[in-house]
Amino acid sequence: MLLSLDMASKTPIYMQIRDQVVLGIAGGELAPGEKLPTIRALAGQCGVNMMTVNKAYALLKQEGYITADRRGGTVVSGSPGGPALSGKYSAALKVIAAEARLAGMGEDEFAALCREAYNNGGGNNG
Amino acid sequence: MLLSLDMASKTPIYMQIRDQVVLGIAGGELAPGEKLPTIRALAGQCGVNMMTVNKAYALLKQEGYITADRRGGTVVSGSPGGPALSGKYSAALKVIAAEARLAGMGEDEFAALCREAYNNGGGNNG
Amino acid sequence: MLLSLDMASKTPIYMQIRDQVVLGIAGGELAPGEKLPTIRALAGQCGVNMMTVNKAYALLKQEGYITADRRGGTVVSGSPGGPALSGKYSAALKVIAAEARLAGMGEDEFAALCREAYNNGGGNNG
Amino acid sequence: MLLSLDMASKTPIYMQIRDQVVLGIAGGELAPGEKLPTIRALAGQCGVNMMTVNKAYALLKQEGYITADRRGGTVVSGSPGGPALSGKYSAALKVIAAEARLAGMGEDEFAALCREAYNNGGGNNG
DNA sequence: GTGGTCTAGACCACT
DNA sequence: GTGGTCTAGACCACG
Repeated sequence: MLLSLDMASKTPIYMQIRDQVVLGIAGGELAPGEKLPTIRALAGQCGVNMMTVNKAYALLKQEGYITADRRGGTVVSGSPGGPALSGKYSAALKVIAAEARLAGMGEDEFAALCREAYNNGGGNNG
Repeated sequence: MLLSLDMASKTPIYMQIRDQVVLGIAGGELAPGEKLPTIRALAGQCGVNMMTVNKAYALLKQEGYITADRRGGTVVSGSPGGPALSGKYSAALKVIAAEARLAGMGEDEFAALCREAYNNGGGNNG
Repeated sequence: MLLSLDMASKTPIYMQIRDQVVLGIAGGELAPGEKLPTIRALAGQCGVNMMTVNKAYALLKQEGYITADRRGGTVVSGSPGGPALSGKYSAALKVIAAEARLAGMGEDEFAALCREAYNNGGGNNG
Repeated sequence: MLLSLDMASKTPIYMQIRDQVVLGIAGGELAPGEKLPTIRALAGQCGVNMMTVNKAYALLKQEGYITADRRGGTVVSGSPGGPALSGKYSAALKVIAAEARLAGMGEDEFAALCREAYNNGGGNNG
C-alpha cells in the first residue's frame, strides 16, 4: 500500500490519505482486519507530520472504515458503512455529471465511465 | 434561477454558486445566451459578499461556462467546454464509487444512480 | 459564558470544553443562533492552545451542537441531535447507578439526583 | 461472570473490566465474599495482557470493591464504599442529562431511564 | 479576521 | 511502541 500525495493540491493532505485508504479498502488492497501502518510510520514514509496522518485516521475511524484496536495498531473494519444511503453521493455526482454533459459526454459514455470507476478498485480487473 | 447556499457546508460559498450555475446550464434552466444576474443583485439576494459572487463568476468565466458581455453583463456561453476528457473526473468518481461500493451498493445500482444524476439536470428540456 | 478547566484532570481539555458548551446550551446560557467565542479568543481566555479549542469545536460540530458559519464565526445549532436515542446513555448511566447503589444510595434518592442533574441546566432554578 | 470487552472503545480496557466488575457486584452476579478469577485466568479468557487485568484489580481494590485474600485470591468486599457522596456523580450526570435533554428527552423520561439503569443490575436477585 | 490546515516537537496513558 | 493529547508557532483560503 503506497500512497501518492500531491503537496500542491487544493485537497488537504489528510483528505488525500483518507481517500486513498478508502480506495485501498474498496479495491481489496487492504483486507478487513488487516493492520494499517503506524501513524508514525506512515508519516515518515510520506514525509508529512504525524498529526496529519492522525487526522486522516481519525476521520476514517469516525466514518467507520477503520477501527483503532487498543492493543496497538489500527485495523481495517469489517463492515464499514452499513446501509447504503443513495442520496449521500448524489450532490457530488450531479455536479460531475453536469460537467461531463456540458463537455459533450453522452449518457452511455458517462455511465461507462462510472462503471469503470466502480470496478477500477475491484481487484480483479485493474 | 434560485440558489440555495449552505453557510455551514465545507464547500466554499463561491464554489456552491459555481456548482449551481453549472447545474443550471446543464439542466437547461440557464439557456445559452441568457443573461446572468448582476454580481450586486445575486450577492444581495443570497446575503453574501459581492466578492464571493465575483469569485464564482470569475471561475465560471475561466472555465468557459459563461462569458462577459461587452455591454457589461454576463451571459451563458454557447459551447462551454472543449473535448470531453474522461480522465478529468475519474479521480473524484473513483472515490465516490469506492464509498458507494463499501456502503454495499452494487455496480448496477451505482450506474443507475449515475445515470439519474446525469439526467436529473436536463430530463425535461434538454 | 465562562469556562473552568482543570488542567490536572484525566479528562482531556478539549473534552472539558466540549462538555461545558453542551451544558451551556442545555442550560440556556447559550441560545440557538448565538455566536460562540472565536477559537483564538477562547484559547486566549482559557490559556490553552488554539488547536485544543479547535478540536473541541470540531467535536461539537460533528455532534451537531454547533455549526461553523462560513461567513465567520461559530454559532449554536437550532436542533442538535434529532431523535432521542435512549440506549446511547444507558451504558454510562448503568455504571454510575451501580456505583451509587453500592455506596448505599436508594433508588428514589438516585432518581432525585438525576432529576436535579437534569434541571440544573434548566435556567430557571439554578 | 463473562466480560465483554470492546477493543475499539475509547474507554481503556482496564476501565471496562473495572466497570463490569462493579456492575456485576451491584447486580448481585458477584456476591460478597465470592472469589474473582485469577489475573492470569481472566487475562487469558479475555485475550488481554495480564498487566491490564492487574491494573483493573488494583483500581477495584483501591476503591474498596474487592479485597486481596490472604491465601492469594481476590474476593468481593462485604461493604464496598463509605457514605454515599451525592456530589461525586453529579458532574458526569449533568453532562449526560444535558445531552439527553438536548436530544429531546423529557425529565420524566430521563428519570425513568435512570431508574431502569439503577435496577437493571439487580432487579432479580438483589 | 475567521476557521482550516500543517509543522516540529513533546508528554502521557495504555498495552 | 502504540495512539491520544497538547504546545507554540505558521500559512492559507475564505469572506
